[in-house]
Amino acid sequence: MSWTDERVETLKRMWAEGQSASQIAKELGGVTRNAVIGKVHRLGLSNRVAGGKDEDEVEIPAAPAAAARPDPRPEPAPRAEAPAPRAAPERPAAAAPSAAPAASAPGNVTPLPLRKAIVPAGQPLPPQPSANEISPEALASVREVEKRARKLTLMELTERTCKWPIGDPATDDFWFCGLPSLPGKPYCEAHVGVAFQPMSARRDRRR
DNA sequence: CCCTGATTCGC
DNA sequence: GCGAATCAGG
Repeated sequence: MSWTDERVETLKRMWAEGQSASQIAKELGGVTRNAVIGKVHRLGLSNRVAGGKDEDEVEIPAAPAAAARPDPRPEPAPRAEAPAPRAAPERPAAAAPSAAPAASAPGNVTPLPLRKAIVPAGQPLPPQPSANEISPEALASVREVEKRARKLTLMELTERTCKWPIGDPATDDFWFCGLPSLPGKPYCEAHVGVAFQPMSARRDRRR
């Protein structure tokens, strides 16, 4: 396989979207992630900044008369750790960043905006774990994780992304967790915690 | 072990 | 220019 304009374009787009080299390689096919990374560097795309627009070279202030350096090559600027992959301003955070009173009210599994009932009433919703059969710790953990969820669409899921559905599939307010899944499991750590529970634990917790 | 990007260097 | 091998890290 060679780097046709089309493949390069795909590479650029996915890289700008924050996709990993391996994900891009998988998408393109016929190349390894090494090839992708190599190409990225040759294209000068290495510093990936959300938004796609390349930031001007931020050079290190460097002391006025920098001492002569024996280095053959100029020191590369420190890489910025890629921060937010994609920002989706949608849906204001439920809890204010300020101190939220301990745990949110129990039973309030789906806070936020009113669900747009697109689907006729009576449609079964996917099984949502009810609060009273999940350990408080796990529940808190899930709530926390869901804020950090990558919000993947169905098509974006891979063997190693958490496939826990969040929200109501009958509305626009729906996505998959997408965080790294535990090896051999379909869910991330937090969601495994609520998905797989010993029968005894469930029985004990149920009223 | 799974993964990430960065770099080198023979081709 | 290309990308496998390797490095360095999470």
